[in-house]
Amino acid sequence: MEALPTISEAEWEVMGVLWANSPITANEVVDQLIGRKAWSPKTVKTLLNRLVTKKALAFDTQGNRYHYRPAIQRDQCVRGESRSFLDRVFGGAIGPMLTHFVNQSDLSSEEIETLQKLLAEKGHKKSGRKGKNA
Amino acid sequence: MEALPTISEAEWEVMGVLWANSPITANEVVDQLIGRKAWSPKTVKTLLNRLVTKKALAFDTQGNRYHYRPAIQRDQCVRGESRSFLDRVFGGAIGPMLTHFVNQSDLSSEEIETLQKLLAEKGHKKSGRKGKNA
DNA sequence: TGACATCGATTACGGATGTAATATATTACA
DNA sequence: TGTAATATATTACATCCGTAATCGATGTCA
Repeated sequence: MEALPTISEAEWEVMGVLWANSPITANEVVDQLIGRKAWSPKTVKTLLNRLVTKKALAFDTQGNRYHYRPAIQRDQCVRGESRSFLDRVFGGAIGPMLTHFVNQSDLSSEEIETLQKLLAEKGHKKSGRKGKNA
Repeated sequence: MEALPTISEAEWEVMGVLWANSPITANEVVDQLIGRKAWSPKTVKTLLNRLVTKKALAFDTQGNRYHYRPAIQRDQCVRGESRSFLDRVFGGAIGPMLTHFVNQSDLSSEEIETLQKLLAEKGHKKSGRKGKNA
């Protein structure tokens, strides 16, 4: 598997737009970001360019307009970032990390239920085992 | 509340040592990092210096040696990083984030139980409500 | 007390990032 | 077809980051 490119904070914002809706033009990306970020359109173009260079985005040419689309999957990036965050902040220990978030967060009853079900499934599958890694 | 300084990846490694054990000298920090990071002692000193400048660390002088100690709490930094990660990668939605980790991870039975208990408590406290934020 | 070892402070330097402005190519309108 | 509008490409620039090396002060050993 080829290494994922590093996506910076600002770039995540742009990727988010593309993952949600693509292919779209640079201007459409700019529009999507209005209200969320106070960026000059130039800034957005720069970010698009960098993401293309990083091979995080690709594009098709239509006249002199580009139609951008993701070249890497959101899920892969999420996994990469999550791993990095987990290692950096929790030394890779996922249990404490989850505990932290559950404690800190104000989860809705629905979310709590969803998680409980998920955990119940997990629990059954490996009842008695002691697995340990992401 | 004063804004927390930004702690970079390499700096987290150093802070980790200090949070675990302080006050200690620069060389002791270097020693703690042997095996974990292939850094020159010079690099560690640089990081210590930057962290002092950022007011993430403080020190007491003993002769010409410094005894470093954290000037900010681990828990605060964890919260800050967590919030930043959550916003960047999951758009601030904690439910999906937890779901992701529970799905991706190989939790031990013990961890699953711990989390289930935690969720059960949460669930009772707010049964029927619909809270929504960190 | 003089030379050396060591400590922290300062400086270095290339790449990433945030945040654009300018330059160049192309299109569209008059 | 010429000129303005617009799209992308290139350049800019300060700051941060990783990773050290060098500098100046101080402590140590002979």
